[in-house]
Amino acid sequence: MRADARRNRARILAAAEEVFTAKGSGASTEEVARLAGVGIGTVFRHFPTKEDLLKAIVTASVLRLAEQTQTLLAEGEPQEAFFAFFAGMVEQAAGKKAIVDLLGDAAADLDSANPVNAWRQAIEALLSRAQRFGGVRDDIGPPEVLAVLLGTCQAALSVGWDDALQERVLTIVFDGLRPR
Amino acid sequence: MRADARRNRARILAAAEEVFTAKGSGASTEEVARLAGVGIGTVFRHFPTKEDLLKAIVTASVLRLAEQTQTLLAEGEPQEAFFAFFAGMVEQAAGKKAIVDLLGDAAADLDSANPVNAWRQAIEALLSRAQRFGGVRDDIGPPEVLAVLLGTCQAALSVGWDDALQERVLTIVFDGLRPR
Amino acid sequence: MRADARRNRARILAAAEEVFTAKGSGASTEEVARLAGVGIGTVFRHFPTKEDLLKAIVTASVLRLAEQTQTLLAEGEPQEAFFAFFAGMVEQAAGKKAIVDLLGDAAADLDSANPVNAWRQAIEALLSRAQRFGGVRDDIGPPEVLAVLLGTCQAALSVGWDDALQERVLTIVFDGLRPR
Amino acid sequence: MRADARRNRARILAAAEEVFTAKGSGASTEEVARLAGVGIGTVFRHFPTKEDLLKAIVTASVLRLAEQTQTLLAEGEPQEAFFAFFAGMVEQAAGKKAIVDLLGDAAADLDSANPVNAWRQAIEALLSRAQRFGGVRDDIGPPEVLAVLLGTCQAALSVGWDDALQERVLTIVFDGLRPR
DNA sequence: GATGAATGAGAGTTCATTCAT
DNA sequence: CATGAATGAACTCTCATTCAT
Repeated sequence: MRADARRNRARILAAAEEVFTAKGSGASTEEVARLAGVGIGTVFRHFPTKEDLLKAIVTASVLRLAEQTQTLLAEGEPQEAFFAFFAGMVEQAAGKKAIVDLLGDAAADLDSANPVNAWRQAIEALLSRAQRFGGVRDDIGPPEVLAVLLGTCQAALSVGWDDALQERVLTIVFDGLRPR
Repeated sequence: MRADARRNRARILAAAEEVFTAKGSGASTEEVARLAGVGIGTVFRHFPTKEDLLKAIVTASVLRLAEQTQTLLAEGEPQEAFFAFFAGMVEQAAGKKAIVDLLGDAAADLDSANPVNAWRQAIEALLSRAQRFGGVRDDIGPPEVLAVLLGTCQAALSVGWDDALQERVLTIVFDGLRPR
Repeated sequence: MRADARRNRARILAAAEEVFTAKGSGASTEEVARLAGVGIGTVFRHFPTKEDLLKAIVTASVLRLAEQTQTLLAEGEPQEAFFAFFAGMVEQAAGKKAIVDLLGDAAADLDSANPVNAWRQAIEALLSRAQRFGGVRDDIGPPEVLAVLLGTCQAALSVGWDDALQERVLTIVFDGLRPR
Repeated sequence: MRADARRNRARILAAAEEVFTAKGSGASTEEVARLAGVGIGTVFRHFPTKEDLLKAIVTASVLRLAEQTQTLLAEGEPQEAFFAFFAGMVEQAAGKKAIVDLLGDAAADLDSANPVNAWRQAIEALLSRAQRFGGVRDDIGPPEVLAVLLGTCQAALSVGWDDALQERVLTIVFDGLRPR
């Protein structure tokens, strides 16, 4: 791939994230092209379908998340790393309707080539370690955590959502996740 | 209103609920008309705008919910009525993406003519009664409950969702909502 | 025809004149029905086609005009009667786009059953009498007068039209119509 | 702009002028597309709104007119240049209902970016020059001229209009515009 | 005769996708 | 490889007209 092509790809991804994040996945591909400063044809050359483009920005998001998780895993305090990750994700979700929606769809796809797997595995690692150290109750597994996590991310998209509400909601959810 | 008009209105609402539930609120009004067995013009006579139609099915849903709540309020066991309502709502949410989405939007609209208000008030009643009887922690109010409730409804739309998962997720959420 | 039917016919005509006059002939028949206080079906029973309804209000207008002309013909001052009629028609034209437009169409229709004929004949009478008495130049006939009259009515629909402008425009036109 | 785009733009304008001229401004955009030999989307790419398309053909007309006026202004015989322009405009109006209608609307719009201004200014120049040389009566200004001009153009749309009638009508109008 | 609900063709407009330049 | 003009199906919405009530 030529240098300019790679540069264009990155600009398209950034533009798509901004546009779809702001206006939902119903925004037009042409607007993405305009923001990226490329022709519409260039967008379709890199992502043959609008859906491909949407998937790509989810993938990018997920990879960033998985990376953050690595840092948390490497650090101490295993009981709290899990909660820190959870809170961080909810924090980032606010205002990104399109991405949260798509992430939900992607999480369901068990295809082994799915980049979401990296993210899922990171969560599993955080979870099992936190459980081993008594930070999280023992009677739940990854599916419950994923469901509660994504549900809370969706909640973060509500209109009245702010830092104070976020804190209280997380208190509820975290109390539910801790051992009794 | 003539008998046939009322019949058609009901058929259109039923069709709209089915179509939008299955395909999301992006589905076409024409498909609703086809499923209802009426002309497209008839749909627009009853609901002058697509948005009106969407609002109407949310309203219908919400009124059904508010009605169910009345029953729960009238019964004994105030501490558990709240949780029964919560569980019931999550139960019904599964598979109704469009409605849950719209409900989230509607919940934010504080317009006093909003039919969602009936539902919100019912929740507040259930909540405060449950708190008075020690069934729910005291340090939270309606906004947190609404957020957690809608978030859990969203979670119920996940692909892997089934009765077992629902039970475990509700266990987590309910433990978080109960006094420590 | 039953009494209520006749009453309805009159109310529909009045409503149609008001609606089409205000919003142009593109206004919907349903609005006419609403203003007339009858069902849409009743409108179509009396006037099987929208076009029929439009024709009917032009006919009514034209008959009123022809009647006014009779009065002018009966009175003295033959040289000025013509100009009085001309000015009166322009006066009435202001703000009645739909009717002036339709009148133009109707005037072209030479069908002998056309009610516009009564109006045309009245104009011819006024014109020839005024010419005989030296009030109007001799080298013109009804077609020129009709054209200038309708043109001036159209001009009266312009946005800036007011009484002062009307007077000055009529001065120009009347000077052109008088013998040199 | 690419060569094919410019070619298409021109073909669309030509088609629009023909279609709207023949059938009035109520004709469908689709018909314009068909006549131009392009897809409906192409029409909307060039003119995002039907109104834009209508404005464009009026603008084109008006620019043509303003250009012609320059020639007349440059030539001698100031008293007759005004009448030549007037006659020329009426001549061209015949059969172009949509354009005359829209021109009337546009003339009312005093927005300084309005291309009609070029035309209005040209008329004012012709008029004041003709008045200075005694070709046109002194007691009238641009508004009266505009009204009479547009009114006569409307008259030129009548069904019976032909060269002979046009000549006689212009004789009337011009006599009215000349000093007594 | 009156009503107004139902109809469906057709309007303007948008947008993912293709392909000539 | 990049461009952006062209495409046309699909969408929401309107309205003259019909017909069951």
